[in-house]
Amino acid sequence: MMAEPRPERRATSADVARESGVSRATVSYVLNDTPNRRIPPATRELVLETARRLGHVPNPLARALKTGNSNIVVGLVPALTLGFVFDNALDRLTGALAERGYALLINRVASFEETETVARLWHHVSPRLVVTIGGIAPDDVATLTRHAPAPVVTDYGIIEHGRIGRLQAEYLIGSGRRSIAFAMPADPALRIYGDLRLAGVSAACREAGLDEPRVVVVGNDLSSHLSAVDELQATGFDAVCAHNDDVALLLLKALRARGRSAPDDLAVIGSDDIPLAQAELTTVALDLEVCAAAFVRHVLAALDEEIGAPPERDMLRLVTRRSA
Amino acid sequence: MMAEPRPERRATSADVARESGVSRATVSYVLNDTPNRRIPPATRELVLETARRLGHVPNPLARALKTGNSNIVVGLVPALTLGFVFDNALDRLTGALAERGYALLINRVASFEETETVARLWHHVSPRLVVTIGGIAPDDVATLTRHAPAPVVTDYGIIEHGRIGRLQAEYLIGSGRRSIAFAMPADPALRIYGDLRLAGVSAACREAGLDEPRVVVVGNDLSSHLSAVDELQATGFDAVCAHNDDVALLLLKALRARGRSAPDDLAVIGSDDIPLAQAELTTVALDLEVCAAAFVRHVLAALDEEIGAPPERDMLRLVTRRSA
DNA sequence: TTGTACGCGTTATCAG
DNA sequence: CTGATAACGCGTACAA
Repeated sequence: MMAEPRPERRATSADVARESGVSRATVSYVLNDTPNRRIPPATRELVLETARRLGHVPNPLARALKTGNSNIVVGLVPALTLGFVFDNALDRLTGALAERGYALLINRVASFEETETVARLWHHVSPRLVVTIGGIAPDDVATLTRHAPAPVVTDYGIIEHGRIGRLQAEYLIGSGRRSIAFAMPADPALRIYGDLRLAGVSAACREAGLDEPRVVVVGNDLSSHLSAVDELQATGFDAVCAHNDDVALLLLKALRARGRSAPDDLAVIGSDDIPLAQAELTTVALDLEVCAAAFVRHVLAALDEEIGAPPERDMLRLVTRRSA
Repeated sequence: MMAEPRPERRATSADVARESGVSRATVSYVLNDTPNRRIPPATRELVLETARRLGHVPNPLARALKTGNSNIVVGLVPALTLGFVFDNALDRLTGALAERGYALLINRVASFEETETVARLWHHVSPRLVVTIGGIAPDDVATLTRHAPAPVVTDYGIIEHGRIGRLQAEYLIGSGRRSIAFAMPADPALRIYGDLRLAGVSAACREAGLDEPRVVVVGNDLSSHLSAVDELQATGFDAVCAHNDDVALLLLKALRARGRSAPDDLAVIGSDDIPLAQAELTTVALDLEVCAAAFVRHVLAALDEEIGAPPERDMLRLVTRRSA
């Protein structure tokens, strides 16, 4: 509960050297298995043993200062909750990086508006690479790239958002719907993905000779979804592509609250296939592993690390249930 | 999309010194507003200007190496998604720390079982403080504390989980329910909180002269909730305290799938008051800001930073809707 | 195997 | 009072 005092200075490589009666250089060679350096097994063991005994962990600061390389990857994600697709991707990335000797450290950034907020970070950490994920606008990534002390990669373009919208709309059109709307979340962090998904919906509508989809914006509460449902019913829409399952489920709730139901009064289709969707929601399922793998490959490539073959499965899959 | 090459070496304080024709010491004094050091406004401005012009950001590694203090706070959270109560707390903490000159960097840890996983982290970063949040077991925090290169604080005890369970049970009992169950998530990261909430439910039952609550364990899918509902119906329970709203909502879905409904066939009460709960779920609302503030105060105290007065509002509030 | 210069910012000590 | 010199923190890697 309380912060426990830890007065004990951590053991330095000099401590290990002194304790084992060798030079600091030797310690470094042993601990790093330096190539082209032959250390007699005896000293080698001795050094390793004392290091273990003293609990020596090489000071990351000194190492990074000298080598100019911190092996830290900073992940920049927007504040607020991301949802389990991204969370899973971050977890896979954490693991993949750990296996290769990097550490993924995530900073939740409240606002990219003021460059100040992010810039302050570089006073505290010198990453080897910066990764952004979770709906950061291309503009922000661009300014970030200019000021970051390391290369920047983004998740933009990894998930086929346009195809998600397209799959949603094509399914609705295929089942006879003719006036299609899109429910867009107000959350700015979702906006960038929302625009892409909407573009897919639009394209599908255009190709089917339908009107442009009407866009209704919803917040994170039931009431805004009630308004959305009212608006769609009043204007005679018969189907709505929700940006994601959270929105879709709230639309279903709103519909029910109005004494109506899906799909008869309004067909509702979501995206992501979250656990709560299983009961009734027609949705575009995102294959967690495929999404994560694509993201991880992207990041590893930026680090010039070995990457295996891409997964073969399709990232997206339509799941039909009762709501549409 | 691609990692952009950034060959330009970042400007060091030596560059600033040379460029402005002063010594490195002077640069340092100016940039740090070192007390007991009077710098004439002229040189002061000159140094600041060249620093700005060169885009100089002091190397965090060198500074930390010298001062022995990195101003980095590492947050350890379990892999998988935390939910918006914790996410909000992390966001508030990020902001509060940034204001005070620290950076919160979060590492998602897959497993505390192998100490290896976490220990590797200290090869990459030297935090000033380590914060754990999100259901890490006291045992794991203890071993962590022994091996971390900095003090460790945990969120354990900040949220009154016991009182949540108590509020749930007391409400159900107060509305006439006599056989009360508890739905516990299988997710190990929630287990620790689940046990505390269950303890609160138990206590309330005991005090009301009722049997110990039966515990049903549920996963992250509908089917396990169907089993849970079946089990509760078969054994004649008339009310269930769900560990959180996600569980509660899935129980409601399961109930409906079985052609039953709440509260008549089974009273269901949740906890947290997530947006999706608004339509029908009786729940214990957690005041986001109060939770976050308590957590932030706890962390700031460990850093010996100024902390304001605690919030006055109660962290918990019962919200009655249709499900119980 | 060892001595030692180096990376870079900080700060105690010293000179003007 | 203003400024410079140099040692230091700690691990690395080259010359010896």
